[in-house]
Amino acid sequence: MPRVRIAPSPTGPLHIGTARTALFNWLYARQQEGAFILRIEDTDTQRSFLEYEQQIIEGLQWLGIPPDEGPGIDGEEYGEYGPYRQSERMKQGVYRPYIRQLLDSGWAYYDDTSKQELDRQRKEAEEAGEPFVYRGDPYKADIDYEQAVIRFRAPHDKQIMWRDYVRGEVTFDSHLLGDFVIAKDIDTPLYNLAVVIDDALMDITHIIRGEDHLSNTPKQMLINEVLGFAKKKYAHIPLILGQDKSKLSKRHGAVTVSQYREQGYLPEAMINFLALLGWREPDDREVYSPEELVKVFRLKRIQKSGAVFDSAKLDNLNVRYLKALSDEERYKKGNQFLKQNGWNVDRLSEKQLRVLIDVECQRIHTFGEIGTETQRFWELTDYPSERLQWKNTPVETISAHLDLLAGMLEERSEETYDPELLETDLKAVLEEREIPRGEALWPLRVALSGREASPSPFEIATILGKEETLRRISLAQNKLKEV
RNA sequence: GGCCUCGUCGUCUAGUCUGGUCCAGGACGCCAGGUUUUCAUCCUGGUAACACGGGUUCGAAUCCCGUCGAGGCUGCCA
Repeated sequence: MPRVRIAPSPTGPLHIGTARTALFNWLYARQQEGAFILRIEDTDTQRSFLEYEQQIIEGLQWLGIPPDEGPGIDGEEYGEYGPYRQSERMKQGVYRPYIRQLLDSGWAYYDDTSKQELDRQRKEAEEAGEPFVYRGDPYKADIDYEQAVIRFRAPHDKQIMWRDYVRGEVTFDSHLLGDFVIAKDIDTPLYNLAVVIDDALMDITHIIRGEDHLSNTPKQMLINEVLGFAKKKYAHIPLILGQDKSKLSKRHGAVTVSQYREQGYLPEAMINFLALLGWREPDDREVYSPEELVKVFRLKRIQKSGAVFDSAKLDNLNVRYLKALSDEERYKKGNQFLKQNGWNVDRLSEKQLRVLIDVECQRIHTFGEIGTETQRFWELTDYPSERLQWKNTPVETISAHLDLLAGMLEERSEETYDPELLETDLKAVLEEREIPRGEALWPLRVALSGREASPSPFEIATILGKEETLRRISLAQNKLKEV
């Protein structure tokens, strides 16, 4: 049974790139009926925070791809392979015997060379135009253990090769690795060592991670082999890029899952978009539910080159998902979003709120836009009276039309304010009197919205309610008189 | 600089393994037209790419070589 994992370090909120890596891992685990594990790599205590760990877990949950094992939101740990935080593993001395083993077998050694000396050598190599390959002295006497770190003795001439699921055959020359640092001391492993030990101890079988780890792979394979652990399969997925084709980062704008959540994107749309970023079936299909993705996903069909994050495409997908929602679901989710994000819609009756959400969902990309759009309904900003005019229709005619419609709106009860009813009733009268629609409906719409572009007057009237609707029409009438 | 990886429309991509059916298909975007009281939606149409140069071959987006370009890594971070 395959076991896969993501191993983020909690040094920031859940990044879009991490989310996609998580998705691919989750898809593979679900499809192969394996396990998806979350391990928190918080060995860098200076930069790691519990708050970020929580955000990562919440983000995964919101996306609908929660881990099977790992720390939970409640602070509990789930799974048989814990602890799932490296900081805790360190406290328990998990790494010590392995570092000891490496030291005893001669694969690792203490090195107390100062940073200054290292920097000097690095600079020297750089100036000479040669690669910096550090070799320490494994047999040095009088080691200053306070200062020393533990280095791995990389073989001098070994070809390291593996078959990557997405990249095919990848080869590295071990000579260029140099003796890299694997631990600060006997209890404090660094990334490359900790990963190997934890992956082995957690029985991880497949490592699906970002391409930025490609050059770490030979180091980890070496350690893995020396420690006698089972071989892993690798899949290095391409990076998500910003508009300028460099690795997606903060300077590119919204890059965290929570930011998209707050903007009101649907998690299913997000998942669909992320999946399409670097993965595709040979057919033209683009819309997949998470369940469908599980069925058809193949690691081998992951793209080799990086993919630019295109928010227009995300918006388009979100709109499609919005439309696919039933009226009831749309109302529920929209309402929930508005309330959670502090938009005050209390003044609206449920009927009005339903119409509002329904109307807005036809014209926005994300729930977040409903809030700002809603405000515009209530704030009737002053508008030029000419705006009320439809083509060359005389002011008197416009005014008469408004009177006619106002009369109808006056007569009917609040309960009959409904977009469809209003539309059929008002249009019927216009037809009867042979009034061109634009001549009457354009002024009415402007009267109600004050804007050149807005939802239909029937929809606005329903959302505003009878009283406000009539008030706005008489306001328009006054404007017309001034002309 | 060194190592590794990648290179099809503006963007995501199909096609590359198993050369011809590809003067390269789809989607998003953009542009134009239509429907509509406006916007949006919807419908129709259009725009636009095999990085470059050699080679192999009857024939190359597809195979080989080189060049150029882009990205990642190059930490006692992960």
